[in-house]
Amino acid sequence: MSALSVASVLAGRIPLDEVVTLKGWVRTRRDSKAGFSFLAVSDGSCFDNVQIVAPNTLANYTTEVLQLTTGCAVACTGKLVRSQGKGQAIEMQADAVEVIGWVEHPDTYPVSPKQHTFEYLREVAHLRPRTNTFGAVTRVRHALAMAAHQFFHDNGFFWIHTPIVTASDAEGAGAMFRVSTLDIANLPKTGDGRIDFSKDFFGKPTFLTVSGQLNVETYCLALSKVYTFGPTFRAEQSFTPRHLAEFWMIEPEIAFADLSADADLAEAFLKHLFRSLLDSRQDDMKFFAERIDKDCITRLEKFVESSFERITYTDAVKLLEQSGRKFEFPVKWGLDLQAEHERYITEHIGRPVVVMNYPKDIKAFYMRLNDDEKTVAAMDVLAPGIGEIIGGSQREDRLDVLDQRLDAQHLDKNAYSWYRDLRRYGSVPHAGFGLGFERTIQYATGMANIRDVIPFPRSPGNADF
RNA sequence: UCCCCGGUAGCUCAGUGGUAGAGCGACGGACUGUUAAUCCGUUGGUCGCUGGUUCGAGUCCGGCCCGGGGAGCCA
Repeated sequence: MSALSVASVLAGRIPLDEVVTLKGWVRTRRDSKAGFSFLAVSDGSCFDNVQIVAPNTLANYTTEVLQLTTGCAVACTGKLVRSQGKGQAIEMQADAVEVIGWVEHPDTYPVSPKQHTFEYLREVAHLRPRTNTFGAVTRVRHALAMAAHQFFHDNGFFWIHTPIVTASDAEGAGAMFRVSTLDIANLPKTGDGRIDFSKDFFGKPTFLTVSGQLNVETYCLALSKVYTFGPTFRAEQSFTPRHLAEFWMIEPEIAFADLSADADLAEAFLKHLFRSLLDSRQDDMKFFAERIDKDCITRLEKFVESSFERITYTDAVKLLEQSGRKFEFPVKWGLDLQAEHERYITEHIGRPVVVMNYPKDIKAFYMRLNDDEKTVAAMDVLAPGIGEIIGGSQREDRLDVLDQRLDAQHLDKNAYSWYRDLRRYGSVPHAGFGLGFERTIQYATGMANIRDVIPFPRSPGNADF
């Protein structure tokens, strides 16, 4: 007899009175003098635990069942029956409770059945998936990832596995981690005293990628609709609830497309993610609405029903200037929007906002210069409560303009020779964006700190586990 | 990197220069088709580290470490 998941049992997919085995971890044990104990057992397959009724006629009742504590691993075999108690429809009348793994010294088990702060649980990141919250986050994270792949697959996109290690040190998205096998205590030097990277593993300086975009553009100009979905690294000294040193990013790229098509894609994509999540993880979303953020379900429902507001950067600046608000940072055409400005815009409009066409001087070299020659076809999607969730653009597809932009930002054209080649051989208008996957999970669940929506967060000073 | 707040029992916290506390957890008992059960009891401390002020420091001062929030950077 093979073990079933708690999810399949609680969903009613197994006939009552059938004898089955369920394996999982004890959440709580409650003893009744009426001659049995209740075990709440979780296997992580769904939010709810299954209730196991273990009678005192079991051979190991006093020797083992009564010794069970939170965290013990058990295999329970018995008949599925309609529950006599409130709180669950189905439970198991156990014929056998086998202890697979004890918790040694229960007083030292870090995840006791009580409220813990998320800060504390980060210190026991190897055990926090056993809590309600982290189990729910994990299932939601999976559901969103699968929904992303499903959306792209259904729309004819191909998943491109862009490299993690890159020699391009100016991808323009922030500080990078160096990848090297050189002995840092004894660095090889060139004649003029500089580090001799020709002796390094790749024969040149290499780094962890800050974006798969430049690489994925090459596949876009061959397979038309592509995306990346993988880890990304930023060596910024960022200490905020929205930043990680290692995070996952989804970056679609579409050929024969302009910024407007890019915004259309962003909107359709995000709506699909959230619609799919609401559909597939009702149990976990109900938990988030009850315990974490009471508005999360209604926020997503509203999100999938309403259209994004689209405004230009220029109009956004006007909106801020006419707001009558006192901002800490100046509002002026040509200056980047600050967090407080973005917050005002999203709160004022009350739904996701796409801000388009930013001044060229505050944006990356690869963004397409607009006809006004002052702005580039860039967009940021701002979500209420979380800020920038997507950054994207139409790419500069004209070689001469791209070269001007590279020069203006003092970038080495030789380092971008393959990127420039794309503009020489069958160049087409194309566009794409980057979606921070963890920020998407935060937006969906209301989890306040990004370190709590990734299994093992990496941030400055913290690479434990 | 800058600004603010914090670090006291396994966890969450109170403690106003004068004997180290509570709730939860764990453990023991009572009770109960129970639901983070309830009730009674027991257990539990390098007060982040370090130096100083003081008759006396968890409490005041300096330095350092760690955590949280805000800013910047961005996704």
